Amino acid sequence: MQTQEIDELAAMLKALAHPIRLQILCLLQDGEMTVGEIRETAQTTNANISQHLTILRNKGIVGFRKEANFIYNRITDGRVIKLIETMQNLFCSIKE
Amino acid sequence: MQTQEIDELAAMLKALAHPIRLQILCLLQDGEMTVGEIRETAQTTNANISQHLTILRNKGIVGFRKEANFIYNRITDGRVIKLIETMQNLFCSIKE
DNA sequence: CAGCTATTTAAGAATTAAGTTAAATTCTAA
DNA sequence: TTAGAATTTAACTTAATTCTTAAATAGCTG
Repeated sequence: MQTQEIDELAAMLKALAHPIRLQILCLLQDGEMTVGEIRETAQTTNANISQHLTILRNKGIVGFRKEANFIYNRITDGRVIKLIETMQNLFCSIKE
Repeated sequence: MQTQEIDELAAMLKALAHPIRLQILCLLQDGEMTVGEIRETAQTTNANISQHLTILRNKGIVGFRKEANFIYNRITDGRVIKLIETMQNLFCSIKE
């Protein structure tokens, strides 16, 4: 791995390395979800979820579409989906 | 993934999510290395490397053995080796 | 023992991250 | 156009990270 790749990968890992953001990504594995839906499972405020989503969006990991006054979020980087699947296989006893 | 697993995984990712620590782990993929050898490739001080190694050791990712006044470090968690290989395959053009 | 090398520890300053609260947007629908 | 819901933004506070420097430890070697 080259220095630049290491820097980029470390920056991406930093975006995943927070319980709420990791949970968001696990939820989005199966498809898109609104901020409110995410907030129901994560134990925090809408504003907090929104801020974490902003971090994931700025890294190009999550994208979104507007419909009515809902915003549907999804994982846009397929490599991140594969990475999360790998982590589940390696580190989790119950996969689903 | 359960909440506890997510917390643990996020904590582990946080340990990887730093350029110097990620580089250390890439170097240790191929075997053990002393602090000084690591410092030669990473652009920082011995003390800084040592502090980053402490973080990786406290997470159970890296272990070490003493020989003379050298300390040889190695990756002790095989799952972490697999995770790094996966990341290299997914995110790096040149694998080695 | 004395000096040297490798590594760790400690302490401090600077930066960055995180959560909370309130206000601001944006869109819908009456 | 007014009220309400969903989401974002801003401001602030607190906590955690990171790097630097210097001192301390541990072990070899003469």
